[in-house]
Amino acid sequence: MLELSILGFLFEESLHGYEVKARIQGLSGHIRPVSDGALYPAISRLVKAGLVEQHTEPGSGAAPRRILSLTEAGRTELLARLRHPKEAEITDGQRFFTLLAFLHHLPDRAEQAAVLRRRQTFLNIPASFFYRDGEPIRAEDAPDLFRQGMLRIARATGAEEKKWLAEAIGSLEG
Amino acid sequence: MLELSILGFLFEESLHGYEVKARIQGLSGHIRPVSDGALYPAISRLVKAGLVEQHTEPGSGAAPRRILSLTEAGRTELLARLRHPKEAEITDGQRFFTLLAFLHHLPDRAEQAAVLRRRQTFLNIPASFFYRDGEPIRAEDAPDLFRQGMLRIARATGAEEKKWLAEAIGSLEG
DNA sequence: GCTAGCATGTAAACGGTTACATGATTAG
DNA sequence: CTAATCATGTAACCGTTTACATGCTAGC
Repeated sequence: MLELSILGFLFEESLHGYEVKARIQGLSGHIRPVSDGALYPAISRLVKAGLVEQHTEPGSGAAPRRILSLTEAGRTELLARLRHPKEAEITDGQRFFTLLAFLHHLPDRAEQAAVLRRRQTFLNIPASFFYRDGEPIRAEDAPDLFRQGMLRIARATGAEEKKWLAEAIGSLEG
Repeated sequence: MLELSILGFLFEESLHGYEVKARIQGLSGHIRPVSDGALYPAISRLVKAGLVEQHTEPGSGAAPRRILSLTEAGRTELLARLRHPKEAEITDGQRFFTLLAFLHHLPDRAEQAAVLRRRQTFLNIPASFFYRDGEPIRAEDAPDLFRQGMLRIARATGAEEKKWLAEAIGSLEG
């Protein structure tokens, strides 16, 4: 997921690691800090895989910057990951959001719509949260205040997301 | 997080691993499957730490069941984890939800409210998602359709959650 | 005879967190 | 002179995923 974010930001322009980190933070607010111990190894993996190239430039004071650029293989790889997300990237809201953040890089509107449709299909299966005897539980039937809250919040989120998905798919295909 | 779920379900009644798995699945719908490779090692850790006891019973056909029960230390530990969540459990919606699912086990309403207040405080800091020059971006200003969607959905979720938190805290304290 | 569900586990690999390590510049 | 920001990295640890491994019973 970190790798996708790095590829996504580098698709737009070349950046050094520290700046990539700042962009990722800006994207997720303060929800989840990006640690150096995750970022730099992730960059190294991408370099080793031939998806990213580095060259050094003097830093603005401080240590010299390693400017990162996507290789042609890197561009292809990003587009492939956006086009064919793994199941967990459709299913898990957190990961789907990361996907959404870079989906505008896909050149084909039909392909963008196809990804949104997968999420739409997924959201229409469940109702989500708490099944008793295989049946989803209504918020009023939840056993306590806190599970009632979980249901209310989950429903509200799902509703807004479905609304947006329908609109977005419409505008991409219409 | 898996450990918290296991402790949470065992607080109510003794269960075997397979049943714990089923309960966790029921809680999160099909969003995130629980793998055996995560579940059984997690149980082993809890047993080794003295939080969970096992005894064997014949299974319903199939392999014999290992019935798991919370020890006194296990009960204390669960309550402590609910009372004093780590920062990430307040910050990360996924983890906070796991917390919520078992918060009714805390015997003191004031302590329950205190946990909700921490989440409330966190949600009031940001507006969330996308900062440009340190300022949060409005949905209409988002650079593309997909980031507009992210903002819309994030706002809707946040709004409903804040509404519920205010109500719930009111009813716990009033 | 085969598949699905019940029931338990191990081992390798992977990705992320936390802590450690270094060092320069700029603003208070 | 001291803290914050810029800038990069490594190493130990931890929990999860994925794949492997076993075996019984019930229903088609």
